[in-house]
Amino acid sequence: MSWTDERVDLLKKLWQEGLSASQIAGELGGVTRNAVIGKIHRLGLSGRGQPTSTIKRARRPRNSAPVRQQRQTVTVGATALQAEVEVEMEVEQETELQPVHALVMPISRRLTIEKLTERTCKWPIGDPGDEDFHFCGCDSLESSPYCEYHAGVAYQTSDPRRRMKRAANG
DNA sequence: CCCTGATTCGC
DNA sequence: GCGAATCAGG
Repeated sequence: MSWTDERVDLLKKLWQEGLSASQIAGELGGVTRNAVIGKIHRLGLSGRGQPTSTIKRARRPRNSAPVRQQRQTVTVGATALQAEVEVEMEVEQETELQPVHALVMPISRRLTIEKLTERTCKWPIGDPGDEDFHFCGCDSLESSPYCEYHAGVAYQTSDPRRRMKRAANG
């Protein structure tokens, strides 16, 4: 695939919408997230408004010394003195927990295209193009684009409520 | 381990 | 210009 005008346009759009590179890559198809990121940079679109969060990495030449896998195991001395106490307590206020019981998934996450990866349920909800259109977004099964619930819906019955009832009754 | 973007550089 | 490999971080 090449960067046609249309694809670049879509790339820009999705990037501006805040989608991740991998998501955009998936949306475009035929490209990897690296390709997307590379293009983003070439277009000078990096940054995306996001403040300096993960920048500041130290660049180091890797051409001279390929060092494929820096597995040199540099055993320095006095490792015991490296008491790097990094206790970070994070009190989870627990805002809106969703139990998500097995097979019971009436409420979908409000995922548009964000966070949709190969491991998130891509069950479409609503009409495409509609403002309410989104995806389930729950954890998908292995080798399946859908979560447990929607996988069942997709491959068996056409009425989700039957399965829900079934699950509820045992 | 999952993911994110950033950078380098051979092609 | 392109993007895989790599890097740095959450």
